[in-house]
Amino acid sequence: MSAVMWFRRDLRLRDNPALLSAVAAAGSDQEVVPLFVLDPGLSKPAGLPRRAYLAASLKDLGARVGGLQLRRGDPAAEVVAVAAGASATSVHIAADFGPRGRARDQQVESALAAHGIKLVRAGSPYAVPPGQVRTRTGDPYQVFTPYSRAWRDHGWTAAAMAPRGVRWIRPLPSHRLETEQVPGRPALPAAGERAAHLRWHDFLDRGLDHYAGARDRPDLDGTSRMSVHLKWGEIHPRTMLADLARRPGPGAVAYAAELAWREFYADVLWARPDSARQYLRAEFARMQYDEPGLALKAWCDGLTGYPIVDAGMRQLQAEGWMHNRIRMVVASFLVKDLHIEWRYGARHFMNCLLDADLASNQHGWQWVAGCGTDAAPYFRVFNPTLAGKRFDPHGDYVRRYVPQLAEVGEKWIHQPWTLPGGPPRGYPAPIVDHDHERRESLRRLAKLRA
DNA sequence: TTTTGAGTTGTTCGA
DNA sequence: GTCGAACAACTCAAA
Repeated sequence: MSAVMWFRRDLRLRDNPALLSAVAAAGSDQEVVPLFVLDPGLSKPAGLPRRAYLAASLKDLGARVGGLQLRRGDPAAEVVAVAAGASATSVHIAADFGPRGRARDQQVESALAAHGIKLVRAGSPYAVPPGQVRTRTGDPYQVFTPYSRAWRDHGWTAAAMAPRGVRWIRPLPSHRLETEQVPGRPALPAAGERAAHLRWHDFLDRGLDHYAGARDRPDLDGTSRMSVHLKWGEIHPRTMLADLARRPGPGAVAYAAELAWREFYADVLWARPDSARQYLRAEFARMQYDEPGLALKAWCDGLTGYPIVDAGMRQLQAEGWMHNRIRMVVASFLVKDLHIEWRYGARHFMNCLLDADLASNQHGWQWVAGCGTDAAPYFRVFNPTLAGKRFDPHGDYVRRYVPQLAEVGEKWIHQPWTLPGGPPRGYPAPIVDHDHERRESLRRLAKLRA
């Protein structure tokens, strides 16, 4: 007997319930097909860096199973063909809770059923799968703090080991991964399960103690940089939570809260699949926004004249990653200073980020725009100059990503337009006046409430 | 059903 | 420079 393990965003062997379920179904033969299906529908020019990272991660996973069964095409057709080719009676997956993934899995499920093959969902990319944490009345939570308490109280199962003695088989010819390896512009971080664990343990040893304070400092690089590994499931959050439980302290508490945010947003998107595109608070559809034009381009290119914003946008281009604190600052700038709809920014992030996760990205943006899961004050508008001074006090982060400001001293680094003689050659003057645009944003928000 | 306390991450102004 | 108040009113979730 054999079974198919269909990998998607769970590119790991350790602590993988779907894989364990596949091995169990394979019985004494222990024959498992390690399948990954490249969906040509997702091969748009956008998201190139992310696909390059995926290729690297697949390569790593393939090396550990003696070669992946890699297919390219419509998942329904390919999964059926592979399962039939292996005479498998079941295909095993981690449940996908995204709007597209759900629909795709349902299609595959019916296609398999027509051949008498079962689709078995085991596990998910979350410690607590979406839909499990509910209020007393059974409704989804809409506020983070009560959600996180209920999430913590709900608890999760213990982390599991990788299976042993599996005989990996490939019934069909494999697609060549090399053709997918488009050189992305960003220098990619090391990909794969082993790299994820190395990174994680390095963070536990050297970063966790300072995390509560240093995570807001892009110049110190105090974050774990685990987002991309979580995105592809190279490590499971349950594994990380188990490690954190062994290292109690403010760092562990702060880090677990960040994992809770990831699960909260996945839960919100599960409950409201339309919120990936639509305003969570419907009344914001009436909000007055400006047409994106040159301002959007200046923002994308890191040419707004506000150093902290430009440094963040250039870090995004250069690395396919941006420090979380700075994501908030640049997002606030797009929505509140340039008056451009959050969806344009969210799309740009989705295209550029290696760690782009639909739920976290869209709802992070909705939060900043004020139309998301946030009952917080409507008047929250980030001041890019102040944010720069507070989170990058010496300007090291700015100088790292904006070479035109490399020679500017600490006193002017976050407001180079005040330099005697204006900003240095090659660096723009501010494209808008923050104080003016802040008041304009508040005016438009007041109109929305009226 | 009603009440009550609370809500990630902020900024400005004036004393 | 520091500190507290003001910026509104609403929604959520539990008691």
